[in-house]
Amino acid sequence: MQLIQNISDELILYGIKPSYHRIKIYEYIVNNNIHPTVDTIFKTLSNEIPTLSKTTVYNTLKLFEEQKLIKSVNIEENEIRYDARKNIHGHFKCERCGKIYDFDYNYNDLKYKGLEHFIFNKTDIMIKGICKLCASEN
Amino acid sequence: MQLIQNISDELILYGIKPSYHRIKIYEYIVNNNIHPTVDTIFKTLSNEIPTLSKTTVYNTLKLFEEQKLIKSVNIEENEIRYDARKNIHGHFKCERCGKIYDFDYNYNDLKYKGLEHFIFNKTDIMIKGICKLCASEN
DNA sequence: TGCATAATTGTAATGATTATAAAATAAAAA
DNA sequence: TTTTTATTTTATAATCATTACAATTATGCA
Ligand SMILES: [Mn+2]
Ligand SMILES: [Mn+2]
Ligand SMILES: [Zn+2]
Ligand SMILES: [Zn+2]
Repeated sequence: MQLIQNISDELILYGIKPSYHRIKIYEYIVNNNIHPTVDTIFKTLSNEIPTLSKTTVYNTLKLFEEQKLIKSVNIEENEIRYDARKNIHGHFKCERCGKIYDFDYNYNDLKYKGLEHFIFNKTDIMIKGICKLCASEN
Repeated sequence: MQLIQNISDELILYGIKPSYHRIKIYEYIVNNNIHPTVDTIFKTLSNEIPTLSKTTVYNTLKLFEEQKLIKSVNIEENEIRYDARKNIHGHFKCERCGKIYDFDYNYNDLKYKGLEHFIFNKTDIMIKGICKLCASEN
C-alpha cells in the first residue's frame, strides 16, 4: 500500500492537480497491477465513492495518459486497459484465461529497418497465446 | 495485379471456399497494401458490387483471420485494420498524417524474459510517433 | 462573501461491431 | 430437370465502449 502523500506528489510532478478523485483513481491503478479497464476501475471505486461518475474515470484516465503518468494498453480490440508501470515492458494476453502478463525484453538489441528519422512516441510489444498455467492444464 | 486464379487457389489452400465476394475482398486487401479498415474495404468494393453488405465484409474478414489467411492490426483504439502480408513485420502509425508503415526488425534477436513455456499465437510490434515525411515538414 | 475557474456529473449521441433471421445462391439428391 | 439441403449473403436491430455536451458542484482567490 502506497501513502496518499506519494500519490499526490507524483500527480503534481506530472502536472496534474491532485483532486480527491484523481488520487483515488491513480492509487487504484498503482496498487492493482492488473491492467484494469475503465469499467473495472469505475465499479471498484464506486463502492468507496458512490457519487463517482464513469465520465470522470474516462476524463481522468485521458488526462493521466496525456501527461504521461500512465499508459493505455491496447491488446484487446474492444476495450482499453491502463497501466501505471513506468519501466519498458511488453504484454502477453492469454486467450484462454484472459490474464494479461507483463514481460521484459532486451529492447536495446531491437533494430528497426526502414524507420530512420522517424520519431518514436510509444512502442508496444503485444503477444497473444496461451499462458504457462493454462498450457499445463492441457 | 494478381490473377483471379491465384487468389482463388490461395483461398482454397487456407480452407476457404472461394465465393465471388470472398475473392473480391481478398484481392482488394492483397492489391492495396494500406491496412484498410472494414469501412474502407466496404466503400471501395461497393462501387464494383453495389449489392455488397457490410455484414458480409465483417463475416468474411473474420473467416479469413480464423483461417490465418490475413491478420488484424490493432494499432488504433477505435477500429480494426487488416493486413495480407505474411512475412513477420511491425507497424508504425504516424500520429500526424495517420499513415501506417510496415517495418522489418531482427525478430531472431528478440529475447522475452518470463514467458518460458508460454505458447505464442500472435506477436505484434506497434509503434506510434511522427513519420519521416511529417517530421521534415516541421 | 462573491466571483472566476476547474472538476465532476448525468444524459444523450456516436460509431464500430455483433446478433439475428430472412432471402438468395450453390450444391446435392432424386 | 425438379426437389431438397446446405451455404452464403443481406438488411435491420441490438450492443456496448467511448465521446460530446451542458448543467451542477467544488475550489481558490479578491
Ligand atoms: Mn503492464
Ligand atoms: Mn503490415
Ligand atoms: Zn491462461
Ligand atoms: Zn506522417
